[in-house]
Amino acid sequence: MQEISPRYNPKEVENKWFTFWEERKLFEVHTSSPKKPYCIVIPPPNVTGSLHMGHALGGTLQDIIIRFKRMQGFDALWIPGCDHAGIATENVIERELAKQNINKHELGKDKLISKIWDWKEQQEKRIIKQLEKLGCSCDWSRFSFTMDKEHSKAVEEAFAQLFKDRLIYRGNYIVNWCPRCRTALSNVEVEYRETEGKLFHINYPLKDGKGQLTVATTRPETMFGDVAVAVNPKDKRYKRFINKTLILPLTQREIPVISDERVSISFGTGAVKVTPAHDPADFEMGKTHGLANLVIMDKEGKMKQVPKKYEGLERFKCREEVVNDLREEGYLVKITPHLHSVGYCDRCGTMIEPYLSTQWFVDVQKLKGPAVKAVKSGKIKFVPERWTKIYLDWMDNVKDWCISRQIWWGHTIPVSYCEDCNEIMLNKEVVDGKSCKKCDSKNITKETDVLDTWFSSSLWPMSTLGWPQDTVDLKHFYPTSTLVTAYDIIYSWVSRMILMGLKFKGDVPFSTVYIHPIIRDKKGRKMSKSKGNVVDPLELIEDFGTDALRMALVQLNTGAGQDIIFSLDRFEGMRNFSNKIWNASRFAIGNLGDGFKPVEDIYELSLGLDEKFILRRAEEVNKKVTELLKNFKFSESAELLFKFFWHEFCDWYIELIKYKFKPACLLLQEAGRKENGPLDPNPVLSETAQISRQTLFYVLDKIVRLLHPFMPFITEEIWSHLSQYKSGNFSESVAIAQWPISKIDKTEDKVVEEATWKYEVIQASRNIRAERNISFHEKLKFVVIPSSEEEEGIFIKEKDSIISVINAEDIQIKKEISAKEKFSSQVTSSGTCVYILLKDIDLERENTRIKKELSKMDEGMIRIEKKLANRDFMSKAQPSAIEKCKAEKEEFLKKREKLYQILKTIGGK
RNA sequence: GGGCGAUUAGCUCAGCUGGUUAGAGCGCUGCGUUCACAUCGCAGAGGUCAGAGGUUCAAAUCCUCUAUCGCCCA
Repeated sequence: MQEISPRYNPKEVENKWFTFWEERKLFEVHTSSPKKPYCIVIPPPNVTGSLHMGHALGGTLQDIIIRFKRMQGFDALWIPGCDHAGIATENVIERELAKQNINKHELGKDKLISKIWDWKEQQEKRIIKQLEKLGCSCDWSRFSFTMDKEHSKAVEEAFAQLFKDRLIYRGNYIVNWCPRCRTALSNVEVEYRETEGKLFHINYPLKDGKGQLTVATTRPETMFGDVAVAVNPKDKRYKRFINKTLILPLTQREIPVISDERVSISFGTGAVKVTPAHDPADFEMGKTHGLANLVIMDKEGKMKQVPKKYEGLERFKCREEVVNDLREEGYLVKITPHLHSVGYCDRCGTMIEPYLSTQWFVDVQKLKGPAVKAVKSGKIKFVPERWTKIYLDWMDNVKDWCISRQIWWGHTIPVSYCEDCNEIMLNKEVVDGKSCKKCDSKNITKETDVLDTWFSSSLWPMSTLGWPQDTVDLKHFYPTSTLVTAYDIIYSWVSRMILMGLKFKGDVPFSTVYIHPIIRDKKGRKMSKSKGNVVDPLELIEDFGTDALRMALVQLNTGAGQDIIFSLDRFEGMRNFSNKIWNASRFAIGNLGDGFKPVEDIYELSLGLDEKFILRRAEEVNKKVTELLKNFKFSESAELLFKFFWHEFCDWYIELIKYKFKPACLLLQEAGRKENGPLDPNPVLSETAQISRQTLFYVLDKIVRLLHPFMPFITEEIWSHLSQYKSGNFSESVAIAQWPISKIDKTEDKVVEEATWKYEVIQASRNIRAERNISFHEKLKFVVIPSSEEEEGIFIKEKDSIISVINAEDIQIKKEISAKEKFSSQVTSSGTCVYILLKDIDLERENTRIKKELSKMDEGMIRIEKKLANRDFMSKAQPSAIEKCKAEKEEFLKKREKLYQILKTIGGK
């Protein structure tokens, strides 16, 4: 490492190690292993999309878990894969075709599908590459695609079973229809937006000529589908209209006035037109009142079964015409602006048409019982917990799941219809593939609709493990362990996997669902291609390195699961951290020396204070991080490791031991004895230096392993450098090294306090320099008056290392200081006084400074005394709180006393 | 309309099973390049924890209400 660049170069390192992992097949899992299973299935990315920040976050979190578990000795399997994403994918290809002025209907079904397969092949490779760049340690040999043969079998089997159990049915319902995509959409594929619309007030005359009813509607063109006008029975204005007959304007059709409590009295005029085939609420109302369903549009949103004049008009064009005609014929009362929520197709942005059509549904009502129970009983745990409620609320209000889609890319619904007896049967039930199982007719038609993408992905945790076959994998890894995904697909995906897992395996698909947030842009908006505000994780990798990207994302992914607002700062910070790790390791390895051999048990060495302290902290961090990771506290563990590495290991430990490794010539130079004798270029080989080397190695080795799940590449690189010193029992890759075990019981509690005494003296010295603007390079004399004999012992022992970091000419450890001395001083929290002896000082300034500090002390004292004087506090507070308070008071007293003493000393001059 | 969440330093956010002198990263100020690192070091400034009540010996943390913002469902 000595010859290696002082700057960390992520590109070189990352490519090298990913290839290495691949070649060794380190992440492949074989079920014959006796180890305990731990399995994650990836939320399969859309095959035509490219990975975005959300994937980067999800991938990082999954990889952290799986690497952690792998190192802990689990049979850790992460199954990768892609989703065929029906509508989304078909739209992408359609858009490609549109560029060449071709629409899919001209091209035809077979050609379109073969085009998509070609596209899929390229895209899939790209996604794998992207995941690899992220460092994902998936078992690539098990890569899955939702339209693979195996998955298609699973889909057919699931459909067949549900069909036989009458949990799937075909029916007429209002669905969200996209006239452009010409398909039904699920609720989650519809985006609702506040839209500035208009409310049209239209007169519907009574047949008997005795007046008229004014209805208010946002969609006048749907009036041709009206089958009634409804009013609220409690609405006095309209009582006399109930059960009368109206004449629908622009047609001569007669429709009744009905009363229904669901009509809002305050909305519009209080009278609403009822159009069951084009509005979900009206559909319900129509069912209650036994009204007909008049479909007045075709699948492309063009008018049909309307007066000739309007026949074939596009729906919005028709609206214009209708409004004009109503106005001309005197039916239009007024138009008012109206802000309301309107659904748009998530994929293409077209306004949704609520549309009556024949679709396939899953009867979720009958299926959901176990899925609710599994979560309520804690068999499945959501992390963070609050998502539990979101899930259960949804289950409470869930509607049947429309699973048919009128597109071409997907799993075709495996049923056939008999045109003669109307029997609906599974394809495999068609006798000899030709005749109806019921009437023997050969007049059989196959269904052409495909299944909703989520139908196949609901089977993902099972199908990736081989279901419906009872494979060894399925036995070993099902139920999987943890699912990591964003909150926006709890309904569409997570809940459905739970439904299906319980239905087909009789067991939950996973025991923990870790829900992570969404990454938003600087302004807090969702990132989307159409807004042009997406950040490409690969660009961030290019700029900062994968490890930095991962570390930054993890730190931003805080406990409460708040959405992440994107900002570059964190990424830059973590790139700097990578460099810090790199350089600290460079320093450590560079100073180990050629013949270095790590000892078996570092705790058998006669360790110095700094060693004891950093080891203590390393063991603490080890213990804490293990616990935190177990509980999915990613950001906390990352931050802890960051702080420990930088601000304890680097800022303190390395700085404190540096002097032991300085070449003798430098030491001599520094001592001003340059002219004396020959220069020795070799580092000091004292025993304490050897112990520091052992400690450097031990701590670095531990932290590299602890950091590995977060920053896999840089840790692998450093591990490879460390491995030259290792004998037998070290693994070839940190990825399969053993997770470190905390040996905290081998450390002593009191080293923390002792080290703090020392470090506070150092800080006090630095403070004095900084305050008085004395350059670090000016070698000065220090006097230290310890506040106890114990402290004195520590200072005597640690004198050399203290001198080295504060650049002292000398440190005198005394009981008191002569009033004749000129000095600037500072008191540590334990009451130790640190003095820098100076030729000249500004007494006034010293005075003011000390007085200022004293007044701060006084404030603190008042606060504490008040507490201790409070009888309620003393009697009701926990003993530990009182103890703490008393100890604090002691400390304050001690320090205050010392300050007074110093004040007296300088005042006496 | 129903629900969920947020409001803490200039910015982005931790802390919220009640007891800290309220923290981090970035930014800002001063000083500093002698051999791990200027993608750096040392020191420092900066917050009446949205507001009002309440519970408690003790509230950023628990409860109620208000305001503002965001999201989800209908």
